[in-house]
Amino acid sequence: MFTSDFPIFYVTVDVVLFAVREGRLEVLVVRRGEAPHEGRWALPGGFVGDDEELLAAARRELVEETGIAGEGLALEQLKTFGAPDRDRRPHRVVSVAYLAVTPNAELPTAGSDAREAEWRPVDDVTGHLAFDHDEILAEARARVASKLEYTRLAAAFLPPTFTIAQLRGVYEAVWGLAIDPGNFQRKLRAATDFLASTGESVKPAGGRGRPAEVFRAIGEPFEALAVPVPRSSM
Amino acid sequence: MFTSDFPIFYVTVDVVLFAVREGRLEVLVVRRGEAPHEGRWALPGGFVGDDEELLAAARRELVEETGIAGEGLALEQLKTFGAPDRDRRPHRVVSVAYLAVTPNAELPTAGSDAREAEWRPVDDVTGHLAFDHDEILAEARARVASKLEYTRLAAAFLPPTFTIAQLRGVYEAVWGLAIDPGNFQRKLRAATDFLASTGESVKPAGGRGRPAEVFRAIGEPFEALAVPVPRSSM
DNA sequence: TTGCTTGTTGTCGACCTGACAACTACTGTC
DNA sequence: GACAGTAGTTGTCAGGTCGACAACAAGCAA
Repeated sequence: MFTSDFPIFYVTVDVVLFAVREGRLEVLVVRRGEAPHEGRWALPGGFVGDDEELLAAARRELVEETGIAGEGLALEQLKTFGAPDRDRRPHRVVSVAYLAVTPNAELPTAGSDAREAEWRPVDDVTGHLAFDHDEILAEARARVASKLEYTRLAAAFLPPTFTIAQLRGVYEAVWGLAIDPGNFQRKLRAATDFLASTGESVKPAGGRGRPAEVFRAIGEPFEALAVPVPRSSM
Repeated sequence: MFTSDFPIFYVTVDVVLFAVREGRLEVLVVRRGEAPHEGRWALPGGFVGDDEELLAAARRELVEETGIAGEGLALEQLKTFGAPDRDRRPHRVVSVAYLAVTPNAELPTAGSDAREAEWRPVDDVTGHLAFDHDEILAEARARVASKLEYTRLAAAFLPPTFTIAQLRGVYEAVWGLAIDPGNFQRKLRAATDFLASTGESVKPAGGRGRPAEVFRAIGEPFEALAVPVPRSSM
C-alpha cells in the first residue's frame, strides 16, 4: 500500500561499552575489516535483524564482535544518529546508539570468532574514530558521567561484591577528579538504597592497610537513587 | 552490494509537544485520519524525508500536522522506539521520538491545512493514545520534569519576557507540587546564569497586587544550569 | 616494635534549605 | 481617599548538608 511512498532506511545499533581499568575510563573499539573506513577504529555495532528488538540487537552485536560476556552487562539506549550523510553507502543508515558498562574487562583470547577488539583509554581514541562515532562517544561519556550522580551505574563497573574504595575509584576515573575518602565513605553508607553489607572484608588494594568491608549493590544499574552523589568538587 | 542483505525499515518521528495552560501541563495530540488506529488520538508525527535530518523532520511534521508556530520551539531527541510489533503495517517502523516545549499554546483557527489537533491535559490522555504513544508520553513527561531541575527548559514554556511568578507556575504545573514563592524567588535571583532583568515591571496575574519585575532567560533551553533547581520538597 | 598504608570515624565552620513572618506596591471597593 | 485584599519581594532562623582535615583502626613489612 505504501511500499514505495516513503524513503527506506537501514537501521543499525552501535554500542559504547565502558570499563574502568587501572584507574582510567576505557572504551571498547573494533578495527573495521571492510569499507567504508576500512582499517580504522570504530564502535562495535551492526544491522538490526528482521524481527529483533533494538536492545537485543545491541547485545548480540557486542557479543558477536567482541566476544565479551553478555552477563552482568548494563545497557541503555543513548541516542539515535541519522544525519543524511553519516554513511557513504547507498540508502540512509540510521543508528541507535547504546551505552553499556561492564565489570568483565577481559577480552577472549585470540582464536575465538571475535573480531579484532581492544580496550583503549577514552582520551586516546577521542577524535580518531570512523563515521560519526566520535560524536557518539562524546555523548556516551557525558551520559555516563551524569548517570553516576543519580543512579547505581557505578556499581556496574565492578564485580558483584566490592569495597567502597573500589566504588570511589570508579567515580574518580569517570569524573577525572580526586574524591575525599572519608566524605565518600560517609555519604555512601548513609544511603540505604545503594549498598548492602555482606559482612565480609578483604585485604585492601595494595596488599597493605586495614581490610575493607565488602558490599553488594542494591537495585538495577540505571535505576535512580533517592539521594544523588553530586559531582561538584566532592 | 548489500541491497537485500539486511532488513529494511521505515523511519518516523513523533513529537511530544508540551505547554502549560491554566496551571496544568498539557500535550498536543492529533486525531488519526487513517488506519491503523483511525479516529484515535496520537502524537503528531510522520515519515522522515529522503534527505532530511531527523530533527528537521520533527519540526516539519509538527508544523504540518498542527499548524503551530515553529519559532521559539525547543526540541530535543527523546528516545527511539523500535519494537518489532509496534506498528501493524508491513515492514518495520522505527520511530525517533522528540520532546518539545512551546510558549505559543494557541492553535491556528479552523480552516487552515492543519490536521485535527488539540491541547489536552497530560493526565487525561495518558492511557488512551494509539500505537505505543502512551509509553512515549510517559518517557517525555519524566524527561521534562527532570530537565526542569538542571536546565533552562522552564523558560521555554513562557514568552520571551516573564516574571518569576510565571516561572514558578511552570515548575508547579510540571512537578505537580506547590513551591514557596519566597524561597523560589531568592533561589532564581541568586543564579546568575538563568535570568536577566529587563528593568521593566508588569501588573500581577490576578490584576491585583504588587507589580512584578520582568526577566528574560539567558542561554539555550536545553543547556545545563550551574546550580540546579531541586525538586525535593521545595 | 616501628613505621607505613589503607580504610573508617570525628569534628567543625561555611553554606544551603525550607518554613514562615514581615513588608511593599499595587487594585478594587466603600 | 481610607481600607481591605492580593501578589511580589525581603528577612529571619533553626536544621541539615558539604568539604576540609584530623584522628583512629587494622592490617603488612622490615
